[in-house]
Amino acid sequence: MSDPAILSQQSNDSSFDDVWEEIVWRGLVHVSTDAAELKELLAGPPITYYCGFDPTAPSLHLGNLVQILLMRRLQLAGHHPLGLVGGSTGLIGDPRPTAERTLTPADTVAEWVGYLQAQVSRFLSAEGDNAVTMVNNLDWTAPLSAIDFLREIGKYFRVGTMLKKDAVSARLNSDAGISYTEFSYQILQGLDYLELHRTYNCMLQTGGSDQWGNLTSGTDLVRRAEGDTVHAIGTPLITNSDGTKFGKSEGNAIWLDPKLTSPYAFYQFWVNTDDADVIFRLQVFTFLSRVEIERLADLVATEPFRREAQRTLAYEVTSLVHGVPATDAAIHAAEALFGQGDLADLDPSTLEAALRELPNTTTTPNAAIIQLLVDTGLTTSLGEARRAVKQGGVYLNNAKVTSEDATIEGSTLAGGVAVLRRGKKTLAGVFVQ
RNA sequence: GGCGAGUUACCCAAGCGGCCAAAGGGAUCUGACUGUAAAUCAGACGGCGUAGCCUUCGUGAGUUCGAACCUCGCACUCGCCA
Repeated sequence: MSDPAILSQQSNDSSFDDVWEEIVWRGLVHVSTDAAELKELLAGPPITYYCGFDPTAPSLHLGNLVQILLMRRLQLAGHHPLGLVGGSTGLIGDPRPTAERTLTPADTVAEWVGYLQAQVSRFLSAEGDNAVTMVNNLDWTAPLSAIDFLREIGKYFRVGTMLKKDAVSARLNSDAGISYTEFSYQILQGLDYLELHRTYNCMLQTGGSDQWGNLTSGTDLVRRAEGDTVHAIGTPLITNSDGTKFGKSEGNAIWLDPKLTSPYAFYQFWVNTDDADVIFRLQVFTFLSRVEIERLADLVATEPFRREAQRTLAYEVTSLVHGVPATDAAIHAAEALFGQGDLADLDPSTLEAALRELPNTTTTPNAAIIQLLVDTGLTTSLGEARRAVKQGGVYLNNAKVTSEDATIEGSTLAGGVAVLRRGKKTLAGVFVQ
């Protein structure tokens, strides 16, 4: 849950003239409305800004964390954040460039709204004059009738403009097409901005650059409906230098919810960051100062094998999301399991604690190793497990498993445990009963 | 509503009666080399008790000794026309 100690330690880097300069340096601004005006606005008296999160899953993921940290940096600069969770927009779904979404049941969306609200509010201060305010767009869209919607909002939208939005045109040009439901999404999001502008005098919306079309729907609507100029910032889509998608491990998203991605797995994800990406990750995902990040950049250049930047990054982000105790546990587990020493020399209780951090299973003394690979989730089928053994990619307590018929009998360590490994770094724990 | 095109494994995409568990690419996994990195090279990549068997090519029926490939119905998608 919320860790006030961590929030209170965060600050913006005072070596920058203003917060705008800092977020630009951190690479958080990919597109925006008038930059000069925004810089001035953000350097001036507190404004109210918002960022929305749609409940498309039971948890936020690393992509969303970029948004949350931008919100937090603006809050640290004195501005007032509105954390919006899309109880209504989540029922519709924003158009993805590839294909139509499957509608999520309404009660599921409502459940997810609760989870996301809790997650977002953890990262933003609830103290002081600019404490975060959580809002849900279902509150103002649910009472709106279809007729009112069309008369009061729809009139401001030109279909030609709507068709030109990237997300929409991509879909129209694909063979998936687009439903009227998803086509209408940008109106709903624009409506949010208008509502928040009217209620809170909200002047800025932030979001991913893939949402740029939706962000400008909002600024356009506010201009047309109220005659006011409001702003938007689009953050870059974070990518890996090798072209693969950021925020995925073995094809799975990295979630902020520890039940979906364990703190250990979360920490490992960051430790494995490519040299070519690690400095940019530090800029985006940590509150370390420019000076400190530049120091780490030097270390990557001169002593890359020490992985100092990766370790720092992993510590910073994991403690931010999961707290210091869980991070320490993840680090201790990693040190024990990736250490140079013999596993048999480890203190049994340290080893057991480490294995508890991993995917693990409890089994009988003569269990087959291929079955354990499946039970621990290291492989998804017995066939894949056999293949992995055949390819020489399975290790039991750091010793290569050579036979597909091998069992763990006689191979357990003190305390009746065993460390199962697939490949170089995918580990699981086995507890023998 | 009419006409035309399409629906293949995680994604893209070949196949157009037997040689198809299905080419190729991407993603992913493993090995070598390493720094729990990248790049490179090699192998794997539906399931299973793996020289064999089982379940797949939108879906349901059919033709055939035999169908992802042919016929008919249905669903969905795209385009043009109304």
